[in-house]
Amino acid sequence: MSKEITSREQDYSQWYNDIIIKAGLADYSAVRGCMVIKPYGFALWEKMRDQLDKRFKETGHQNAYFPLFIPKSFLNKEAAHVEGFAKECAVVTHYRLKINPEGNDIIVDPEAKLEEELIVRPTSETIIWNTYKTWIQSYRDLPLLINQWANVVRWEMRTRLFLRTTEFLWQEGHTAHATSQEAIDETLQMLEIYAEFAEEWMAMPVVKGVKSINERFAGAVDTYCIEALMQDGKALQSGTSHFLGQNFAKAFDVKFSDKENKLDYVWATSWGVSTRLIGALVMAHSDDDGLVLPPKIAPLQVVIVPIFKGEDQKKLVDEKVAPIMEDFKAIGISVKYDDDDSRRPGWKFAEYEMKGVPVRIAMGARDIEKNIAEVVRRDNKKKEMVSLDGLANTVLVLLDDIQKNIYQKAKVYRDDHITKADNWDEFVKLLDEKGGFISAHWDGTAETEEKIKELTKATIRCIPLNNTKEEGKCILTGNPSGERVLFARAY
RNA sequence: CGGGGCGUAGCGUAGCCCGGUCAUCGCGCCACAUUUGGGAUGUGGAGGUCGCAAGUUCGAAUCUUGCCGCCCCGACCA
Repeated sequence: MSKEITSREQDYSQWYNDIIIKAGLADYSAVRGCMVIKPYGFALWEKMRDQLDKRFKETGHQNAYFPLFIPKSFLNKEAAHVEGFAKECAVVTHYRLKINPEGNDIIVDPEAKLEEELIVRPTSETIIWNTYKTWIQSYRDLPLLINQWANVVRWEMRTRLFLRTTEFLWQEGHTAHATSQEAIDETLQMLEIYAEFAEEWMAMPVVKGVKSINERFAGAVDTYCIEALMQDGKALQSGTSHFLGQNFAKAFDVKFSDKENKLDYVWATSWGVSTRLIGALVMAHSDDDGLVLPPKIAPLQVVIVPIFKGEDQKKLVDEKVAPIMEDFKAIGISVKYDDDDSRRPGWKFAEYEMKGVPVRIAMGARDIEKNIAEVVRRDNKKKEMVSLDGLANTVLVLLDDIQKNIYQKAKVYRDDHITKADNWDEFVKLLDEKGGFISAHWDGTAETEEKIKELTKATIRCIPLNNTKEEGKCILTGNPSGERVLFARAY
């Protein structure tokens, strides 16, 4: 990669970090690779979590919770799984500290060594399947549809706020089914739920697809994913749904008797999204003035800023705003009246823009006289003077429009950045100069994929679902190919 | 673990090459006053082991060595 691209990357990283910190979403912590999610960032996560959780329950899933620690031996049971995760595990070896007899500090008590080390879960397949073994005997116990909201730890070499932290929050669904088809249907259903959430709630268009073998989840038969495009032209895997076949059932010996009294291993799925979605949101919509949040998941949708000189005017605005606030709340809009007199209006305008609050309303004595207010939308900064009569309903329509507009803008960008490449030179040029997804032919081999990654840092993001079949030649080897796949540089 | 950059007040920084009233400036913070329609202004004030340790020197933020930490790029990865 050229110097120019590297420095562009650095600028983009800087921009990304600044927004997260200035908007008050998160901060670096004292622990390397870990971050503190601040109240505003967590409120955003809660909004996302609640909506996803609602959809999981609507589709028959239940929440449960499994242990943080996994006995080392569990991880060893599924060969591909252990290979995928072994190199990034935090391991608990002792259970006690003591005062150092040779000083005042505290040391690990060598007497307190665990007989079997415990792994801090990097994902919960193993401990869950160990448990499912005792829960499942009959086809009557199936399907088993469980989700858990949890934290996991993956000891990555390099971290990035929200996108890759040592510890992160996520949800992981783990289901067991009587038939292969039922498990595949579940896998695709959950992928659909993720895609719908990304597009309708996060206003972030995604490509649904299936991963190539190289990018497949450790232990899965097939990994499906949603891939989003960030404003710097890099792709971000935003959610995954895995069809696990009978791999984990076999590894953990989970069998059931079917209606014909035949014994068989169950079929499994797992699926998850993480706080990475917040990183995706930041990179998908933000501008130089800060965050831009889609109204549907903004922790605060509307802020009202009073403008006044002296107590009398303040009181006038207070009185006018009070019933308006009630109107907003009555139709389900979250609203804050920021009458903090220690900050001036200009300061507040900038602050709420940084935080991505979708709509800002400014109201002063001279507006009240005319029965109007200044309404400013965050997505395109347009200001409008709006009648105070029916203000809540006007804003409700506006919020909906903002949601659509943010999505539309991201979609136009995304669609404009899916480009076909038909030969190697074109492919490399597009990667370096334009970025985004590149739709190209590939001969279907892991070696070719690996080679392309080595040469360009681009990986196959996915083979889109409902891909049109088309004869062509692999951009690297020239070997025949039956369809195009999506390449991109990715986070 | 490799390459690059950096560490000076809560945050961001100047000074370092060329050692000596150099600890600079901005933001923030506290007090008071005037202010309030796009991050206010004035006056006064508080705040520092110059990352840590050793060395060179009459004298070190500045030079040397070692260590620690952070950020960015790469390998790894959601």
